[in-house]
Amino acid sequence: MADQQQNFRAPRGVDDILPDDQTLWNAVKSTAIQTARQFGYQQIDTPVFEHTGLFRRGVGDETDIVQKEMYSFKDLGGDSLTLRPEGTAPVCRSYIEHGMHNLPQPVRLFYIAPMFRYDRPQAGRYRQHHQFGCEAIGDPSPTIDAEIIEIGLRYITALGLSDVTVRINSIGDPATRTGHADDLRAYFTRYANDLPKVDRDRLDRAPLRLLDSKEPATQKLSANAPKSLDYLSDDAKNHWESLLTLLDGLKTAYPNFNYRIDHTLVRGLDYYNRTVFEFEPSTEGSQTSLFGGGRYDPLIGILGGNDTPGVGFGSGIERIILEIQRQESLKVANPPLNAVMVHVGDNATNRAAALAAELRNYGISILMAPAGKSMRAQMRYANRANANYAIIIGNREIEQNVAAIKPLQFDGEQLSVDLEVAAIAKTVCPIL
RNA sequence: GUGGGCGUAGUGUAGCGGUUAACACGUCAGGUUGUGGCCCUGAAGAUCGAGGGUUCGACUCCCUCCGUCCACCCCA
Repeated sequence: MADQQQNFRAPRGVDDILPDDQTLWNAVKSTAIQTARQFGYQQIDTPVFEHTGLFRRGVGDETDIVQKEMYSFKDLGGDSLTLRPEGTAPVCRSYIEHGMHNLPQPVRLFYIAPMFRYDRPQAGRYRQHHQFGCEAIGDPSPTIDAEIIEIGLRYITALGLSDVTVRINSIGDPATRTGHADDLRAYFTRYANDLPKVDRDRLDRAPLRLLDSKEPATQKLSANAPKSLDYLSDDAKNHWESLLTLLDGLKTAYPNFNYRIDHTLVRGLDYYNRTVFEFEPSTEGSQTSLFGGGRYDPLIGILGGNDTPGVGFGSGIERIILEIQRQESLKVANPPLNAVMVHVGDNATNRAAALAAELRNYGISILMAPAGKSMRAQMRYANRANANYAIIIGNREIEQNVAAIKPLQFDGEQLSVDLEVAAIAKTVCPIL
C-alpha cells in the first residue's frame, strides 16, 4: 500500500509503454493491421469491459481465467462487469448483437486490444497485455482454419521472426471430447502413484492438462496416453485431414513453414473444438507462446446466437516484441523532424513561433527550442532532437530579414535565406 | 496461491561494521564577442525499499513487511 508519503508506481503487472518503445509498438501494430487487411479482415473494437456473465458463459465457469483471473467489479448501478480477459467472446457477442449473420458469411474480423488477467506477473506475462486477434465467423470449412493459421505465418514473417514452430492438434467435438477426457482420466488414474503431486491434484479437475505437463514423469506417461485424434467423429476426421492437406499446400508460399502435430496440445478455454494450434519460438523460458487459437463452433450458440461456427487466434503483442528484440529481427527508427526552431530575443521568438505555424501548413515538422535560453543551450537541444535542420533566428536575422539554416545531420554550409515561409520551407524540406 | 533471486541518485553499477556514500551515462549551467555533435569545468540529484533488532556505532549483520524479477499453476 502506498501511503501519502510514497510516490505512486504503476500497479503490479502493468507497464508504461514509453516513447522509446513506441516506434517498435507502432511497427508491430501496423504490420498486424496490414496483414489482416491483406486477407480481407475488418477491424473491430469492443469495449474494455463487458458483463461478467459473458465470460462466465463464453469462456467457461470452470476455467482458470474465470475462476481466479478476472478483474470483476460492480458498477454504481449494481451490474457486475469484468475487464476483458480475452477477445473472442466479446467479438462473438458483437456478432450476435449486431446481426452480423445477415452479412455475407464468413464475417472476418480483427482487433488489437488490451486484455486483463489477474495473474502473477513474470517474463512475457502481464496483468494488462495486448492482443492482435483475428476471428472468422460463419464458415465451417477447414479452408478458414488454414487461412487463420496463414495470417499468423504472414504476420511473423513480415516481422522477420524465424525459428517459430506451429503446433497443431484436433481435440474433436464436444461429444467425443468428453469420451477422450474420461479415458484420459482412467488412464492416468491407473498410474496415479507415479504422478507428481501437481498432476495428481489436477487429475479430476483437468485431465487434458496432464498431457502438456512439465513434469518429466507425466510426460513419459503422456506419450502413450489416449490421443484425441483417435476419438474424432468421421466429420471431424475429414475436417482434420483436409486441414493438413491445406497446410501442406502453404509450403510453397512459405518455404520455412513447418507444422508439428502435437497430441499434447490442449487449450484452456472451454469453447474450443476441433482445430487448436499454437505458435512457439525456440526460446528458453516458459511464457513464450506467441499465438494461440483454434475453432470454436459451440461458442456463438453458448452465447445465445444461432449455431454458427467460428475460428480465430489471439497473439500477444508484448511477447511478439520480446521475441523481435531477442532475434533482433526488426530495426525501426522514427524519421527525423524537418527542423528545430532556434530563437533568441523576444522579437525573434515571436517571429519564430508565427513562422513555425506557417511552416506546419506546408506539412513540415518543426520543434521549438526552449524559449529564453542561450543560443548554445538551444543548439544543444536541437542536436538531441533528431532533426535535419536548425532554423536560427536572432536579432541579427530579424534586422537583415533572413533566417540562418544550419544542417544538423551532416557537415554542411550554414545558409542564409529570406525570412519568408516559402523560401525556408523549400530549404528545410527540399522535396517541396 | 506456492517457491527462489534481487532492492544504493532518472538509468546502469561500486562500496564497506566507523567515508563528506563513489563512478559512468543522463539533466542543468558555463568554457569570453549569438551556433549543436567531441572535449573541459561546475552544479543539482540518494532519508542506501520500509519498520524493527544486534552493536559504542549499520548502507554494510539478523528478522519482518513491501516492492521487483524469475519459476510453478495457467495463459498471449
